[in-house]
Amino acid sequence: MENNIQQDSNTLIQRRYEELNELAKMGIQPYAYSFEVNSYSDEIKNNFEKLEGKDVSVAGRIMAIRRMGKASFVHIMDKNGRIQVYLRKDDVGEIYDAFRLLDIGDIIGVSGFVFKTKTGEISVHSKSLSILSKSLRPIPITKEVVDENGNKQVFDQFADKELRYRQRYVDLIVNPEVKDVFLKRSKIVSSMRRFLDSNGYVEVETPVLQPMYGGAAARPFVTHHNALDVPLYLRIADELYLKRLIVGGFDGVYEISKDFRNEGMDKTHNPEFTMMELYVAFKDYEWMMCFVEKMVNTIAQDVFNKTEFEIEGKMISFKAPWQRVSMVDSIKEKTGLDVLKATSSDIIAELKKRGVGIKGGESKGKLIDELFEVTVQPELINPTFVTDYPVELSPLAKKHRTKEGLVERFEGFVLGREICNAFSELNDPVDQKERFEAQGKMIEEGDDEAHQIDEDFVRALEYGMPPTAGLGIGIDRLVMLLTSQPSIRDVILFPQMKPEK
RNA sequence: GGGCGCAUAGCUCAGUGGUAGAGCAUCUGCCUUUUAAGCAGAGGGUCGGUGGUUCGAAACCACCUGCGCUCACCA
Repeated sequence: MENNIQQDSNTLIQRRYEELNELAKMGIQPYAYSFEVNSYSDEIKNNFEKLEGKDVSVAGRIMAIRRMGKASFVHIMDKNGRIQVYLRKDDVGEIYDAFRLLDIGDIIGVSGFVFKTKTGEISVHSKSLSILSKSLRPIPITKEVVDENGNKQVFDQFADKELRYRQRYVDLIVNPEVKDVFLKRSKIVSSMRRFLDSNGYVEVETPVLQPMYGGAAARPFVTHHNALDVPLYLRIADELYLKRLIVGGFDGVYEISKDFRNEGMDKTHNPEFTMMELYVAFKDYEWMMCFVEKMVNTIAQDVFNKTEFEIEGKMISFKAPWQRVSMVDSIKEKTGLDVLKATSSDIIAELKKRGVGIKGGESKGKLIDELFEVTVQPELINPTFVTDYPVELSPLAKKHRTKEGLVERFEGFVLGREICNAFSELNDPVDQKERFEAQGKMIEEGDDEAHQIDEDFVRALEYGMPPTAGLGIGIDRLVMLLTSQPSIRDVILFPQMKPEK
């Protein structure tokens, strides 16, 4: 520490260390142990009539100082916003000399009475001042002006995205709307949990470290267990363990947890992300569609008090029922092509027409999915369930009860983005074994995202799993949608970054 | 991984070959209802790094590093 101080040539920081010493000389401990807070900025501003002249005790970080000799105005920020504090030497006494050594960023506690200044700002007239924490690093200064229409204008906003993500603590201090997004995220998750709990489903925890990964098509992170001397994989999905629990007699389980996929990062992908997976016995995917509608509406109402959102300039209504269309029909509508009757080369021709390059070797199902993504998906603006996917794409979903070559699966789309994935779960152990074997072949052929063969999971199904509906919702993406954030990094507090230097 | 772009003071940014700049922040002085407080003054820079072109480079060129956007893959 001593070294750091000496080596740090930054004069702003050095200056603050000097102030720290001066405070010590004055006998002031600049890192207090506690402070009794009884009011918050927003309460004081919202209840001025009641509180005028009454004593309050507030604490927060100094965001602006206006010194005028023997009196000063300070804006402090607490958990709910900013409030102005008026400090006068006559009122606070000797500590006013210590106040001279305070900076923007320091955390103080103030007791005093509520009043309104000449210019009409509700403020706290301080009678005592406590220094709670001295800040040694200058925060990026932003200045705010609120015009007559209540519009906030921010000057010199802290905008460097890299710094904002790396030093999220600074981002949260100076960009209040960032904090709001994460408060919303927290509320969305707890609302979802409440909804699932109230429907009688049991929240469980399954292994993050798995000897065999599965439940999705993705490349895993690999680690090693020293005592067992075996490789372990960080889970890419919870699915297979949760279904084992359905076998075990739970008839509704869910897990909200991190999954890890060792793949590229972009606006919609972070290597670790949060997933909610739900499995309900004796239900099928039709039932699950209604359940998703209900759950999303409940959360929206709970957290935002509305079910219609303006997102990216478009009005989106989550009110049930959502539009439903089969994948095959939706493609036919857009392209005129019946992909079930068409051959692989017909589909490739259709893709080429749209300038989509094909590597070669894709299964027909994969080609159908490609065509869907190019032609249909971007236009699914209002909430839509797309149903019945090619069997090759879904080795864990149950074959469609009437449609050959398809499985009972749906994905929910909003604004062209996938927000959930669900199916009637495959509970036929013989079929499951065959699907795994087909995936095994794909691994041998070099597909590093194909599903591993999980013998124990087949064994579990052999004991008998009731008909089951399963659902996965990417929490990060749901939050992005509901809070209008364009990047997954804006809904993850500490997104993955390259190591610093 | 490919393409495009960015990197100058703590923050936000000007500066296209000739003395390193502005606003805010910081420091000194004045100021007991200010509010992007004000007035007077001051300090603060390895112009991301390395090499090259040039009499001379923050600027032009090459490479490197980091970041952003975008395409491909994925949720």
